[in-house]
Amino acid sequence: MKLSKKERQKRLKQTISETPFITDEELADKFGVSIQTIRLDRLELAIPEVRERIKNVAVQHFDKVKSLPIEEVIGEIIDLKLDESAISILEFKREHVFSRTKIARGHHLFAQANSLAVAVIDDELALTAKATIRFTRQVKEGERVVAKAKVLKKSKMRTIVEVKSYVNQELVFSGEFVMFRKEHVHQEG
Amino acid sequence: MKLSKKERQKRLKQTISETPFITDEELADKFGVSIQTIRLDRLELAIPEVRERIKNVAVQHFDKVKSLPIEEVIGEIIDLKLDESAISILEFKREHVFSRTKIARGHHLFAQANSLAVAVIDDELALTAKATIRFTRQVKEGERVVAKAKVLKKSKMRTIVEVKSYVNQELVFSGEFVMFRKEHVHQEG
DNA sequence: ATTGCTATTAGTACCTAGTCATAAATTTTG
DNA sequence: CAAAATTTATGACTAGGTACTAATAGCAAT
Repeated sequence: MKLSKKERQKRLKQTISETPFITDEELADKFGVSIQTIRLDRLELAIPEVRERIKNVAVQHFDKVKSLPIEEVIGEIIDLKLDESAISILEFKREHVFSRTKIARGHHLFAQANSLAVAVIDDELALTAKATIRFTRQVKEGERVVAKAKVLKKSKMRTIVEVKSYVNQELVFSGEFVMFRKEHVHQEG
Repeated sequence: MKLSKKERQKRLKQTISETPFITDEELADKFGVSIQTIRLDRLELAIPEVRERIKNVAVQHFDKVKSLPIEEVIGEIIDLKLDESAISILEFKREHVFSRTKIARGHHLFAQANSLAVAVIDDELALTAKATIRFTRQVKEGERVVAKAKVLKKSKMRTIVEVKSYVNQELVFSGEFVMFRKEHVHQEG
């Protein structure tokens, strides 16, 4: 059975996005049309040739390797009042959940909260010394977690930050972080 | 000044490993030799052509994307007695530390401990409900952290796991994790 | 100075996976 | 049926090579 042009192009796009290293010849074979048809399709769909596609994947990879340590804060900070409060958002994707259950792995919620607690502190260096945390509801793949940090107490030695994380107003995580600032950091981690 | 063959080949290797997308023509230009010389050099050094090199980078990337959720446990488990105890090792590298200070970011220590607490539980599914943690000493880039988990209390509903992490006998992290098992997981995260 | 050797350069045919343009054949549709 | 859309064919050209042969350059030792 032969596909219509529209259907073929739809599947072509799909196929190429899944297996970008496929050549025109292999595609022509797969769809039972001539190589020229595939090339016309690519032209219409503005899909570059296989060597371009391979290069794009490689360049992406290269850029990513170089910019690895950019994620200094986990999640996107959308509000920040130093030594007062901060808010960040993190969307939970495949890499954040258990593959079997699609439930978020606790340490990612912790990581978002902890790095927000670090960010809210108005000092060159802040490190977590102690934390008490509670996971109050499961977070599932695809959900957006909003973490809100509030500085509760601030002294020369330590700062206590409370972080509460929500998925649409529902509390999913809460924690109290005891943070040390730069000069005390040498004795305590 | 002209380089010796050995020196040129040494630099060629270096150049290609740094910028794998460079063509023979550009290399010939760079080293002031003919394109054939470059090709002989590549032949002798068993360096594939530029398109192969690009593809290798791209394939690496692709494999990595596909195998991302393999790190179900953070760190390498070297001992595991279900519902009793477990030990894992994690070497702290560049991606685990603050770029400025080279001090480990707390959430990685937490992640190692938390995922070990999950692993030690002999059940289809275990989730963290609550945790109290303490960072007792800084961990620096290059150090190997040994996390030891011990099940303290076990009931139908919940299991309490204690995790202590060390860098050469020195305690760097300790935590008490309250874990829920599969059937109670539906109410609590 | 000539021989011997390595290193380098040049040139040719061929390859893959394309581009671009033109033309012809086929299929679909009004 | 004829016009329009779609598909296929053909030829010339490209980048970035491989593989092979042949010529030349540089230098040391006899």
